[in-house]
Amino acid sequence: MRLRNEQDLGFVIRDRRKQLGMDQASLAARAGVSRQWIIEVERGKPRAEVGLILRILRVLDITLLAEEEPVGPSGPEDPTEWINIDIVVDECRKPQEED
Amino acid sequence: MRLRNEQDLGFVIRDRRKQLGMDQASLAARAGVSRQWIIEVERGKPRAEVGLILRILRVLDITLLAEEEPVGPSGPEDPTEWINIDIVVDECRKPQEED
DNA sequence: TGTGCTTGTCAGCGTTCGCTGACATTTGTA
DNA sequence: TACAAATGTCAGCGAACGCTGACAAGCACA
Repeated sequence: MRLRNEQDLGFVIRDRRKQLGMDQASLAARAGVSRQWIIEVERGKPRAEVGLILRILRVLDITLLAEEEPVGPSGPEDPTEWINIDIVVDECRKPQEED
Repeated sequence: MRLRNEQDLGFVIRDRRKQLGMDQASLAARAGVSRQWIIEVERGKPRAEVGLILRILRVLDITLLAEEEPVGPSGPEDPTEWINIDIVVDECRKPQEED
């Protein structure tokens, strides 16, 4: 499922939890968080810690995938306004890691 | 790419940012966060707000997918210890939504 | 060499986090 | 009906958040 916002995330977590037959308390205990936190996250809390979110997803055996959409002129937001072509070219020039 | 922890997330963000030829400042401005925050997240900050993370991913045109692994006896962690079969059965019984 | 850009680091500040503990509500069951 | 379990709500607390602003290190280029 595609996660566009915090509500989607909360729905997936709640749905999966029920699918596995767990209640909030046992999920909280297993992930090392409070039940209160589970409640808020399932509701789509926007300021939840990403680390705890990842922990929950691991407990629920949910794999998170990041799909980088192809760079091109047909993006969802017009990139021509903010892409710096000089830096892009510069990045493509060097074949090895720079970090 | 598979996101297992906050470091993976930070790497994806940094990598994608460079791929698009953006510097930290412009990415921060575009996502409405501070450059300081970008620095910390790219480093794998575990307690970053999930809402801001999602905002960054949208700006970078990265799609987040949640893959629910099949429920079964061959999970990464043995579910027999914590799955309540009664609740699972109960969930499967009712065909419609209960939320 | 000097200039400009990018990145990283530091301290201070107001806000909000996540946890605890208790209680109310809802639901299923004896 | 009564009881238990699951869920939701509230207040209080210490800790960490994310932001601002400034400065230093690194790098590329003229």
